[in-house]
Amino acid sequence: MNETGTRPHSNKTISDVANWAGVSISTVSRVINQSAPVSPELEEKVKTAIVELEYRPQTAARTLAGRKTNTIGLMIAEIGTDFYPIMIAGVEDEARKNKYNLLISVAMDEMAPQEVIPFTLGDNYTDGILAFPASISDAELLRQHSRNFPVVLVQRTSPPGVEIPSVTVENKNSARKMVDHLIEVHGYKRIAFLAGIEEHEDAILREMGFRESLDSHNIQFDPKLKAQGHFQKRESQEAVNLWLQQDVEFDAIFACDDISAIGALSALNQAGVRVPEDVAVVGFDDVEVVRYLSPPLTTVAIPIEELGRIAMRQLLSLIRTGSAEPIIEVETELVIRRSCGCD
Amino acid sequence: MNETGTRPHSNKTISDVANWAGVSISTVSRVINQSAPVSPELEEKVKTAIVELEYRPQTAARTLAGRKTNTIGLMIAEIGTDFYPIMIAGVEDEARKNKYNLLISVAMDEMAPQEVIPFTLGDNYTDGILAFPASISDAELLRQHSRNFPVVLVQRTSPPGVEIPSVTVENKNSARKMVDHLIEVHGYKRIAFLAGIEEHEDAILREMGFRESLDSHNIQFDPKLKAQGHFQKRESQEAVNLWLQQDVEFDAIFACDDISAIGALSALNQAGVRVPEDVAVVGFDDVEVVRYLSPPLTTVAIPIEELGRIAMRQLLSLIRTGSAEPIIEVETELVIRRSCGCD
DNA sequence: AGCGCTTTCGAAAGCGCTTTCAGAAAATCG
DNA sequence: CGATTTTCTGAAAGCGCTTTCGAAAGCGCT
Repeated sequence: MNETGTRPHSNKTISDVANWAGVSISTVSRVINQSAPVSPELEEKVKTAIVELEYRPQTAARTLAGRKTNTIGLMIAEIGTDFYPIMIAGVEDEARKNKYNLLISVAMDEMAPQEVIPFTLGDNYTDGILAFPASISDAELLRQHSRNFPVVLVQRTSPPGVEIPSVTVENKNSARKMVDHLIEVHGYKRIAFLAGIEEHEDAILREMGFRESLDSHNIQFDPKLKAQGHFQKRESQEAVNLWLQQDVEFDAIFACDDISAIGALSALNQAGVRVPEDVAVVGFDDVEVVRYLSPPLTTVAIPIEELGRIAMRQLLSLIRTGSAEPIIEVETELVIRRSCGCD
Repeated sequence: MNETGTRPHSNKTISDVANWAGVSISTVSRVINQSAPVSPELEEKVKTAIVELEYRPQTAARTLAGRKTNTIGLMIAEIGTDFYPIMIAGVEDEARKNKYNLLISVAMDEMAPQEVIPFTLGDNYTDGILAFPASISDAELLRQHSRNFPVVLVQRTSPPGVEIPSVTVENKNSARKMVDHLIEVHGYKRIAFLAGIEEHEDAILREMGFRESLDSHNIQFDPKLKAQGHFQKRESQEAVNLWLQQDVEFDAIFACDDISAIGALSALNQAGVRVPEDVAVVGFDDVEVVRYLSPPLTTVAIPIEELGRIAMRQLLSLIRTGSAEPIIEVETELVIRRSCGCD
């Protein structure tokens, strides 16, 4: 209907190559894919034919005939500016090494438009998908899983009832260690908590770690000291401003992630509250920028790029062998910088 | 050879749907693509057949038969953490609205491995590509262009001799206005310049603007006050540290982009140099994080997401109509915050 | 020279779809 | 009311590739 289209008229095909080299298309296919032995002379002829004609195989045809797309899909709710780009770099690198393409689909699960044919990466576009939080509904997940379609979950665990391989971060103990540090080393007692997104597994577990640490030090959790930052700079900034306006007392802020910590820092700075002298701030993730803040942020380092790598490797394993580790939990590391009061 | 593969055994095909609905596959194809009128009754039958069987068309087959991939490619050298993710968000959004998929290829032009069949997005993977700086060689660019394959350049202009549509930023005058502000409003005379990447067009033009401003105010350009930041935080930080060590005198730093500015800020902070009291710092791009720094960064705002949108629209136009604006230059805006000394 | 075996190659059958093409049915007209 | 046009539908021909399958050729052996 629309789509006039600019079609290059003379695309070379496999038969052009075959003709040029004086062989059959089967032979050409074989040298391209190395799927069967070909005599050295013919192989040479075919290869020169390919470069001579600037031949490039047609992906669609290969896929159709060969039943594999050689691309993997990334289902993500939002790319954002710090965490995911790095993770994607890891995924990308690993994919390229294995000659896979990356198809990125940014879509939130709730907004799937109800059309007769839902648009889903899983089907027929890719050989497997990496699913990030909030990007794909449980129903769709289950459907793919029941079709035996390779899916690896990242930063979320499998829905109950099924066992979809997942790659997550060790959140709870890491958060706990961070808060332990705040309490034990610095003696903070009124630690505010900047929460993430309600349903986000990372957020939930980090809060659990936070509370466990409080508990084990006999510090009562004070609901006034909790606010939602939603992993956003602006919202975190506003939340901290509100605390400040209301004269809520706190000597430290544990932000659910670095992004929230940046917002908190900004609010504090603008209000003239010194960090860490008046209030300490710590984050989670060790996103690249936080070491350049003033003061440099104390945080929990996640091997972000490695996380992407691991996820990709899991998916590859799932695609090739049909199985992968049910759960991989990557370790973190406490990174002490100046914002907690150390130095 | 490898690739055992987990193939879902029973994928529904168009003939399954046709059988179920008691029509021919042509009819099914027609209701899916709305490529020809179909009677309401049959259309209804086909639609229920589709949902009943959970049918999803096979992309490869459609592409092969229909000669269009419905995906566009993004050729990018490196995603990074601030600028490109936002731009990609714009591209992505526009792509989705037009029912295009996004295939992202992160690759630098120099590292193309010399294989018989070079791996290029342009061929057969996509209907068109968006080429970012340093991602694709001029030779390949020319080749695609000569094939009449839709390509839109972003942040770079067409190689001499051909006319490939491009979308760029108004760099020179913007830089000039920024430096004018530094000189005219604040009276700075010794302004250091943190350069970007040698060959990067944005970097070159921004430096030109910087120098023009200096010239027009009769300030001599001092080579000592120029260093390469390479658009990197760490390198910029080190460059500034070096200036500090060498007691180079300067009252302001104009960083080629915000990332460099962040590095500069960090170096200054660590050295106890106050910004903006002792030294002013300004950047370029207005990446999201800089308004949260302390002090908030004065910079030149680029409508980054919009840039991606525009590029995508250009490409769409090129694909659909065969032509697009030869050059689009997006306007910028001076964003005065505190790091320049204003308030 | 003749026998089985392995190795190399081409013919041909699809992969699942879009799109002519022509026929059947329905609508329009004089 | 028959002739003509218009609307709808199905058969069939590919799209460019991979992959069986069987033939031909080469090998070592008796």
